[in-house]
Amino acid sequence: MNPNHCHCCIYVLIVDKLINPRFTQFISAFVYRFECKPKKVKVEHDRKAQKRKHEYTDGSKWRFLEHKGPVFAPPYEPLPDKVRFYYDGKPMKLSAPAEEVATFFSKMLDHEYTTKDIFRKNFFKDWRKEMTSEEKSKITDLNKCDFTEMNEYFKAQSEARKQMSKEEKQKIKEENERLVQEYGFCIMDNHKERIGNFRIEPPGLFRGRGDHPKMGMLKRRIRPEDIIINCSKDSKHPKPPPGTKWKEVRHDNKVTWLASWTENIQGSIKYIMLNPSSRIKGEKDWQKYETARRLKKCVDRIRTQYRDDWKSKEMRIRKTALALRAGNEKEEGETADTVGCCSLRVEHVKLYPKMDDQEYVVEFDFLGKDSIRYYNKIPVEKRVFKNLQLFLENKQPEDDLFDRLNTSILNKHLQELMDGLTAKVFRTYNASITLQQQLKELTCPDDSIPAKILSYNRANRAVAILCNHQRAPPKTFEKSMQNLQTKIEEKQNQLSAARKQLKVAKSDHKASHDDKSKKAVEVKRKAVQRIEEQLMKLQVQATDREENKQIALGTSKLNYLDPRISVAWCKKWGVGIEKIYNKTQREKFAWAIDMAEKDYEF
DNA sequence: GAATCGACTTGTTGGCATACAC
DNA sequence: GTGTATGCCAACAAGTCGATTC
Repeated sequence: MNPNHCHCCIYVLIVDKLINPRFTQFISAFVYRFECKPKKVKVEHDRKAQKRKHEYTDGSKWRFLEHKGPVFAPPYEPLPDKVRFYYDGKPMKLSAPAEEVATFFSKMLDHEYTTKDIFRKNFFKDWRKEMTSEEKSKITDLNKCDFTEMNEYFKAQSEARKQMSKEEKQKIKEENERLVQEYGFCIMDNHKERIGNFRIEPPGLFRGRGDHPKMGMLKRRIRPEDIIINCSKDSKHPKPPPGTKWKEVRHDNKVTWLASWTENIQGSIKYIMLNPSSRIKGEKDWQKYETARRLKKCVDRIRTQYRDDWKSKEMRIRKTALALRAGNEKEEGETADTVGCCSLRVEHVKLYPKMDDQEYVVEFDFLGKDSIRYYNKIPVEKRVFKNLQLFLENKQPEDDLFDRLNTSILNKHLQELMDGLTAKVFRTYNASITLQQQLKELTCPDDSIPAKILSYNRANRAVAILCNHQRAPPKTFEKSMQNLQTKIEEKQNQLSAARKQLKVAKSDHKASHDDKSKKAVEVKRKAVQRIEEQLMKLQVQATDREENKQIALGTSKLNYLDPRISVAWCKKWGVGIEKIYNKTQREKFAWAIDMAEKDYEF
């Protein structure tokens, strides 16, 4: 038996365990239904599938593509003479290229970045490349550079922008709008589609995330000569700015991008692509969730299979994590030191035969994507634990935990279990199934709309926690929480006052029995009701905000949760879709809003 | 079969417009 | 009308994963 195969079996097993032990029972109880309105929707699915099949049999993504090319960053405007740079206490006029790079640094003076050694070192090295030889010989020590005047100038500029009159602001807005109208759309196969990012990234200093070894390096200005344009032959080709040329114009309909260039920091390619609301992105998204639904159908089989495998082979690598990303290898020294499942090292796990009242606990502690810390303690089966122990033996902290396993081997194995299955499908599947299950569990039919929305957010939160989507508590969190609390107290006072008034009105009515006093009672009763509702809303808001302190919901909502689950939930409970999705999200998920009925099942 | 490349998705952040409180 | 908190969105970094190259 292929030893790699074994690694993967164990991997998938623990994946399940890690994510949510309750899944097993839930899934076994699950009866899969393709759609609530089988006939109608099936036809729709078939038609879409047919269309796709028709379009993509040759692997092409479009037949016709026309656009106007990217918008370049505005050229550098030299500083006015009164704004000076000082070296070693003396003013010094810089050449335009050196000055431009200096302004990048000066704009960041308030940021912690500029105090970091690596950042300063990288910046200085790249800055010197832009200097004239004279400047180079003079400016030899970054610590002797004084950018404060430049910094103040830019602050004043941004202040002035804020102080602009309404008319001026309106003018800028209109100019912007014009640019969007001209460059922000393309024609792809008879459809006018919005482009996601039609502006070329302006030059600046690279700020990586976490401890990035390249932070501070100069991101150079992109010129038309760096740009590859992609469009169809029979379209009106975009014109480069006067006096310039594109690097290349190609007609590759096997890809979806409109323009690309190679950035100079990592040497990777950047693309101009369509907005998420576009047909091409929407279909891909839909397809992603369909794959996750297929996994749902066969997850039981996969589980049984790897469990069997696992029982028969004793001394095998135990592989961990599903909520975890796959974790590709990365070049050392090229990026920040972050890991995923396949690249976990010995130093990232600790084993506890007993912890509190649980046995066989594995503790994970490592930096994941974007250098976000993943910390979790997970009880595992004894056998898994023992194997992990074996695994750690005779290894140094910096050794790989799972040698002989990488994402390619893992995904190849997963592919064998189910067509189209990769590690990230598990993430999508688990997120979506959790949302659906949590919504079922948390939604009370008798709740008010705000309470239902709270339940929705709680379900969403459960997913975000599962996926480790953390955020730093907002800087103004405590204050805004306090404000809300004050409002609640005020509302409570208001309520008791209103109740008193109602009481008075009632006794007045009892005494007089006239129409006027009857009306007064009604008015007061309504007032009490209204205030009660307002108070409840505030309280729900406070709970929601408090629970959301360190959790970011956006990422899971946008990338992991089958939108049809949310749409169905809204339809079922009469909650407006705009309470759950904002405008952009509604545009992105238009296909789902269109497709899902109230009894859609993931 | 490892390394690299290319295309595309996922993720966080910060600036800005807008809603809201006063 | 003005100041401030909030949510939205663009920007862009950092992943995943399949294809290609060595």
